[in-house]
Amino acid sequence: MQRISDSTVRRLSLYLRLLEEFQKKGVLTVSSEELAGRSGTTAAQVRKDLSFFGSFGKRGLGYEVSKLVGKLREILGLSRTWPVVLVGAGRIGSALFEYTDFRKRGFEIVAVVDADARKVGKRWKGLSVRPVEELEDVVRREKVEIAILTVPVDAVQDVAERAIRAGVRGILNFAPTRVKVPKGVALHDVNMAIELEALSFELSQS
Amino acid sequence: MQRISDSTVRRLSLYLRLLEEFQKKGVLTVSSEELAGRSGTTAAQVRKDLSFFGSFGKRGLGYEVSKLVGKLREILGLSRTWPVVLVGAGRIGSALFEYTDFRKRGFEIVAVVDADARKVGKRWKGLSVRPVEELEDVVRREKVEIAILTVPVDAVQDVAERAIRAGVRGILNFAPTRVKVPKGVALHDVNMAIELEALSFELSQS
DNA sequence: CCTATCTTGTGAAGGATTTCACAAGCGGTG
DNA sequence: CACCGCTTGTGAAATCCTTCACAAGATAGG
Repeated sequence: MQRISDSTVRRLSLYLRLLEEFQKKGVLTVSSEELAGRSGTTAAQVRKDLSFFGSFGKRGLGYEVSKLVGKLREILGLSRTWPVVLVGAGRIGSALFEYTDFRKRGFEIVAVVDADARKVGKRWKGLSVRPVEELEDVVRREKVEIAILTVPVDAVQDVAERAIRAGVRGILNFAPTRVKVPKGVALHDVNMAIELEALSFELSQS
Repeated sequence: MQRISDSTVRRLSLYLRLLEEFQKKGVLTVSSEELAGRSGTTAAQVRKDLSFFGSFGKRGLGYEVSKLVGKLREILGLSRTWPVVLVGAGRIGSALFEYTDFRKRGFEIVAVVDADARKVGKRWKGLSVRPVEELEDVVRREKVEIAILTVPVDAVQDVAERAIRAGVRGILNFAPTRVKVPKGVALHDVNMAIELEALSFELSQS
C-alpha cells in the first residue's frame, strides 16, 4: 500500500469529527463538498483522501454518514481501545487527564506516573499517581502501546527510551524538545510554543 | 516576497530553540550539518530555510550562533513583546498560564477571561480572571493582537469573532473544532486529539 | 600567495501533494 | 426506459517542498 501522508491522516481525523456532528444532527448523507466546506479544504481533496482507502460513496448521492464514520474509525485504528500511560502529573498532565475527548475516542489512561514524590499517591479519579520507577511495570502489565509525555525537557529522552524498551510503540510528546526514537516507533509532538511563534511570524509579515 | 511555507516557519522556530541551547553551552559557531542533526532534518533543508531570508552564514565556517539567534528572533517577530489574552480559565487555560516558555519568548498574558461566574474573580499570579464580557475592552485597552482560546467547542466561534472584531489578528485555538476566520486573521490549531489519532493510525498500519 | 579543506548559498532535479477536469454511476422523473 | 441533474473516483496537470550537487567564498598552513 502506498504511504499515506501525515496531512491526509490529520484530515481524516477532522472528517471523522465533522461526520460525528452530522450524525448527531441526524443527517444521513453528506457530500464531499459539504465535508470540505467545514474542514477548510476542497471537495477534491476530501475525495482523494478517502480514495486511498477505498470507495465509500455513491455517485450522485454522496457518503452515507454512519457508514463513513465506521470506515474512518477503522482506518484510523479507533475501533478498539488503546490503553495509554500518562507520564508527568503536572499541570498539562492533569489537564489532559481531564480531557474527555481522549476517552471518547478510545484512548484510556490506565496509569499516571510522576518522578515527583509529592505527587505520587495522589488520587486522580480512581487512579493513584505512581512513581515513575513503575513505568516499565505498568507498560508491561497493561499492555500499553501509547505514552503521553508531559515531563520537563531534561527528562523526556530518558523516559521515552524506558517506555519504548518496555513495549511502547507510539509517543505523544508535549515537551518542547526533539526526542529521538528508533525506527518503528511513532512520535508526534504537540508544541504550543512553536504554534505561537508561527502566529507571531504571520502577524509580523503583514 | 515569496510565500514561506508553514513547515519552514516551524523549523525556524525549532532552530531558534536549538541555537539558544548552543548559546547557553557557549558554542560560538554552528554548521547547517549540526543544526540539522538535532532538528531531525537535513543540512540542505536548514540552509534553504534560512536562505529565504538572507545569507547569515560564512562559507567554510558556518553560522555565528548569537547572530543567527538574533536574525531568527527578528524573522519570527519575537524581538518584541506580544500582549496575549487567554480566553477560558479551565484546566488547559490554567496549564498554559503557568507555561513559562511563552513568557520567555515574549508572549505575555495580560488578561484572562472566562464565561463561568465561579471562575471570575479568582486571582492568578497577580491577574484576576475577568468575565468574558470584558473581552473586547481588554483587547482594545491592552492592544492585544493574539488570543489563546481554551473554551468549549460551542463557544469558540462566537468568542473568536468577538476577539477579532475588537482587534485581534491571530488566534491559537485549543478547542477540537474548526474556527472560521476572515482573511487576514491568522489561525493556528493545537489539536491533541488529532495527534493521538495520527498515532493510532500509524500503530494500526504496522 | 598557492593549495587544501571546509561549508555556505542556490539553481536544477526529483518527489510529494493538491487541484483540475471529466468519465462514469446513481436516482428521480416523465 | 431514456434523459437529467448530481456527485463520486481518478488519471493528468499543476503546484509546492525537499534533496542534490556544485560553484564560490572563507580560512589555515606551508
